[in-house]
Amino acid sequence: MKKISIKDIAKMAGVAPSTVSSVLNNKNKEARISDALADKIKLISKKVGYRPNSTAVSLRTGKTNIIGLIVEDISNPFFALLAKALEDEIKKHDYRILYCSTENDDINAADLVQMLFHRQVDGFLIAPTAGMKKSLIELTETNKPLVLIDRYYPELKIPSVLVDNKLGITMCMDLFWAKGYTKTGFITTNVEQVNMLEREEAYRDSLKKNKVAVSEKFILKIPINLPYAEKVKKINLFIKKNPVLDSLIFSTNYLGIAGLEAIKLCRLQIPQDIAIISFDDLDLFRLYTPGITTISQPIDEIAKQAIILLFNQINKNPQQVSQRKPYTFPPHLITRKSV
Amino acid sequence: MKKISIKDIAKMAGVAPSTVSSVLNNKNKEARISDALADKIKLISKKVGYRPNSTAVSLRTGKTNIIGLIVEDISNPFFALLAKALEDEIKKHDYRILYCSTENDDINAADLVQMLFHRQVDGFLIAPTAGMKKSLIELTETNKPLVLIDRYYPELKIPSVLVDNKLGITMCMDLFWAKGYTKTGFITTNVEQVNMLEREEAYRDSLKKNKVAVSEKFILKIPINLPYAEKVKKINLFIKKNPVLDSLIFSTNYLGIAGLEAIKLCRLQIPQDIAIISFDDLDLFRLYTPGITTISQPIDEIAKQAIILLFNQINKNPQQVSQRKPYTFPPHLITRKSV
DNA sequence: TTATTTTGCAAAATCGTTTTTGCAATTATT
DNA sequence: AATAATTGCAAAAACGATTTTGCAAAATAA
Repeated sequence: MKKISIKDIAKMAGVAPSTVSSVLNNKNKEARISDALADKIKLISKKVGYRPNSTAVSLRTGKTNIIGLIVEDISNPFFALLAKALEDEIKKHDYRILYCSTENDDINAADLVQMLFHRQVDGFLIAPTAGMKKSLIELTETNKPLVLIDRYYPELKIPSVLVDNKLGITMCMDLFWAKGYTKTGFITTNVEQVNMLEREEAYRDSLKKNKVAVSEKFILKIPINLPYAEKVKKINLFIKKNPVLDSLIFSTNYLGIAGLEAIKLCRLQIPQDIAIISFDDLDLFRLYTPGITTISQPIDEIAKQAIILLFNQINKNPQQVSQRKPYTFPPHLITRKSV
Repeated sequence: MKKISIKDIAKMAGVAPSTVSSVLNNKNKEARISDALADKIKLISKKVGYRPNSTAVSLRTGKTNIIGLIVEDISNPFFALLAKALEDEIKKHDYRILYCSTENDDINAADLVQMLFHRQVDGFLIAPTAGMKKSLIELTETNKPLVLIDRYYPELKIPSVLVDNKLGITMCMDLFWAKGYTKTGFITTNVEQVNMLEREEAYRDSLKKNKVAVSEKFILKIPINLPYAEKVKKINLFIKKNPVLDSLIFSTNYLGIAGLEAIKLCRLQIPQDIAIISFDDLDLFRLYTPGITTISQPIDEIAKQAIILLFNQINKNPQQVSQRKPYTFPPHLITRKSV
């Protein structure tokens, strides 16, 4: 792992650096390098373990083989799993991931886009915050490959991949209706992200479809950056204030976790006193007693599709009618004992 | 976010690129640029939103402001939390993380080191696999800043930061002894990583200290890359084969999770039929019924110290007697109802 | 045999910065 | 007043690769 440059190889082989470059980039034909010389150069470079300086290559070619990944928080199990799935897929293209967490801060997010752009990443995978519109528009104007994941902007024509959020919540509600639950509370975050809005919309739609008036007090919106203990407290209070509720939907995993804790504090029995379903499947939900019914996102499929769309752009594949609607994948309803 | 170079700025200001560079890098004094001109240049560059091309800067300066992070698997909650903590710390230095997972594969790990090195990362944070010794030695010879996390190599003098693994298991055993448990099984992985070996060693030491012969059949070593379901099966079998056991220690989080599932399958009651403690604290362990007693790692402290050690090297701080022994932090025994 | 094309590679330009060197014009010194 | 030192900036070199251009020598064509 010494610092050995193309000039060193050239000197060893008694040729010019350009010759070495052509050979190592398999351009012997175009550059008309004789096979004998090419073999000699390849041998030498292999023997001394030459690896080109990536920053130099990047400067010259404009390519870094790095994808910028911007998520909300890598320590959230959903994003951690997604990041891993993306890493696995991207590895196949010999790309790497430079990752950053937005912490749900729009300013922070915009900065990260700037930073990654000037670091010449070859593409972006972004789970955008609610206020990233301007930043994303700027980014699209640069023609950098970009795919949104987990969330999208309906008004922007950016390839996006996510779970079918409405379907997920509809499945929850249908299950509740089928089991005879009629008073379902909905616990979500206060952010204006489309995925969260769609989940809420599906909740409202289901009520309407079943001719039940939507009661705003059955919807709890929790500020996203509230400390965990505060979230638990809010949910606890919400449950106590609405003893009429027979069931709850938690619109995301950490709310589900906080919800379990809150329900424990209230000394309520699941599902006898209250039935629950949470978005996102976790070990916790599977192993909890009783097992928690969940809406599981097809993370691997989302990752695969996102990478396909990204590399379609990177390789300038005939932009197959870049569809305006996001690519959605149906979630899985995993029924356990909590309903 | 246009591609605007230092030459463009120079042209706009009617000066040479070198002048712009000096000003923007706050070297006006050394370069003897007049304040008036400096202000003019700063104004222009701010107005057009100039940001230097990072690859060019990196090529010229040899610095990338990127740290390579190599962990086993970013989707493991422990590593996800650690990565987040590291990211938060590193951000303060205006550095970024290029991350990679080894999947516990030595070849893969060695490749990643190579790759990151040639990408000119300014330093490494590595949770090494068992077979990375050669790779690490090569890396130290390049004098690249390097800090090991979570694991270390006793025979290599590389700054390392991790939890006090022996203390963790000793705390488990002491709790068991105090509560009258005398037949404790130990469930661990088959990898030769020092952290795992130390955990096992502490288990054995505790038995010896209490004049109890170590029974090899009370120790279960599970191949690390076995699918989850297989792990559950192995643990299940182990428990059935050893009905005499009154308690179990799981040496890492995913074994603890699999363990809970196995115990459920056996229809054993915790702690009546069997008491358990797991390494690493998770939401699952806290919220499980009964709550699972755990050894919680001080992840934030580990991250903070690792970054301190890393930047001591990067900034060439007087290598304060680079101690041979790793920096260890005591874990916390979180007692719940499972014992 | 001479003109033309092809071969095989070297030399030079380039990517966008930072850093070193150079060089007038001004100021200070004797 | 002549010389030396300082000021203020421009010009050039360098980082390590890729890509374009150039140019003899060999091969082919006329």
